[in-house]
Amino acid sequence: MGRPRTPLLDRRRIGAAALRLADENGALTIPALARALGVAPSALYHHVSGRDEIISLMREELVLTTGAGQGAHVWSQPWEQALDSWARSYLSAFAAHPGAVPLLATAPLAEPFMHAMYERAAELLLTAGFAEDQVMPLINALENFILGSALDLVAPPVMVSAVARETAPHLSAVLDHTPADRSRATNAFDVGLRALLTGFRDLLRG
Amino acid sequence: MGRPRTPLLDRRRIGAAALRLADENGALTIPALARALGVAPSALYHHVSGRDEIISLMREELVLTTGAGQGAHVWSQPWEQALDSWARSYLSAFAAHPGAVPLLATAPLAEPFMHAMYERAAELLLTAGFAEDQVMPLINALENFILGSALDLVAPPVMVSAVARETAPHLSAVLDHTPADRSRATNAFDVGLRALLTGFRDLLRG
DNA sequence: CCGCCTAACTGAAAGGCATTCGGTTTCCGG
DNA sequence: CCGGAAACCGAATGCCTTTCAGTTAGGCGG
Repeated sequence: MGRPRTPLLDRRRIGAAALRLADENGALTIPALARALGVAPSALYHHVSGRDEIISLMREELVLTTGAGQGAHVWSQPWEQALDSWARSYLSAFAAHPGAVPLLATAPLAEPFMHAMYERAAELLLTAGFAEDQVMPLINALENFILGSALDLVAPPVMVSAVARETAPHLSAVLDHTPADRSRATNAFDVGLRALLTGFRDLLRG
Repeated sequence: MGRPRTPLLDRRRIGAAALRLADENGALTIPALARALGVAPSALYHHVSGRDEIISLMREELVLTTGAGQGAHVWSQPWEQALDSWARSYLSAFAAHPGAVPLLATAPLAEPFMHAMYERAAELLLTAGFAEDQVMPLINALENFILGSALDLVAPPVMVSAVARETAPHLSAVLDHTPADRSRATNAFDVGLRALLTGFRDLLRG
């Protein structure tokens, strides 16, 4: 015991392990994280200020590893396809770590590494012809839709009780045409994304 | 001590107190809730199975008190205005309890009292002419957008560091036109909602 | 009117978690 | 070569959730 000859921890390793752990267990606890890293819980506090900062590192790791919206091919397309690709890769990044989404959703957005994405999106929409005071609301709206869809995607499947069948005929008819598995959420995402982009285009024209 | 002459607790009172508490404190703990109800923590477990069920009761209370989408005036309008009113009242319900939103967002949607809302929305969209397999995705997409917007609305304001100004010119230009207060989030909601509804209308025609 | 079973609450206690602090060993700059 | 800082450990604190045995009150069958 004492200081190890070569450091066991750094912020990157902590974030990666935390993301893996939350993804598998659906929860993040300091003792479990320390165990996964082969370290005592208190050792973590030499690298991060607390649990919240670990969650921030998880978000960073998520963006770094999935590289959501970082390929040049995403942003070099026409703006509608670019936004479509970006939104889908953003959702995929969340979908790849289901157990971590609830943690990441409520934590404040970590800023610095998001700026690159925002910058490209802003440039894209400005050159597409949107006014300067329209761009940020558009980006925010799309992001909010993506985050809500991510939460929907990782939520446990909702059971629809048979009781509703009698008192809610229209709902029943509609539910007969909606799958109960994960494709329900992705389908809703597809429909909503298409609608949003259609609405954006309409905003540009008129 | 012993059994009180008249019961101090019931599920309704627990949910209401929990919602008020989470709203004020931004957090929900059993001891604090018990204190607010003038009761020992262990007493709560005679009425609910645990913390998760209390959160479920909070959601129920939220729907009951705000009556989101329950007035007939909401659903008797043309479908676009009806969806617009519904979405806005839904968001307002969340916005009225900022501290509770993070808790409610990640908990699984409690079903039974949502059915009434879904039934009316389903009927609305069916009579508007949407196909049966389109309706549920539309409702889900709108709901996801609302939930994401609610989280955005109650999130602490994001500080934009001055560093970005140099490396991200487009983002800077765009940020100069976006307010830093709560109106940013509501503005994004307005824009996104309008876009979604436009897209829905487009779907109906094509 | 009287037991008795159940319902409603208390108090204490177990087990877990986030965080802090003092102690120990190792690295590194001067 | 030495002193301070860095990296980790172990113990301890304080809080939280949940459980369980005890205590009293309501209500029901007889």
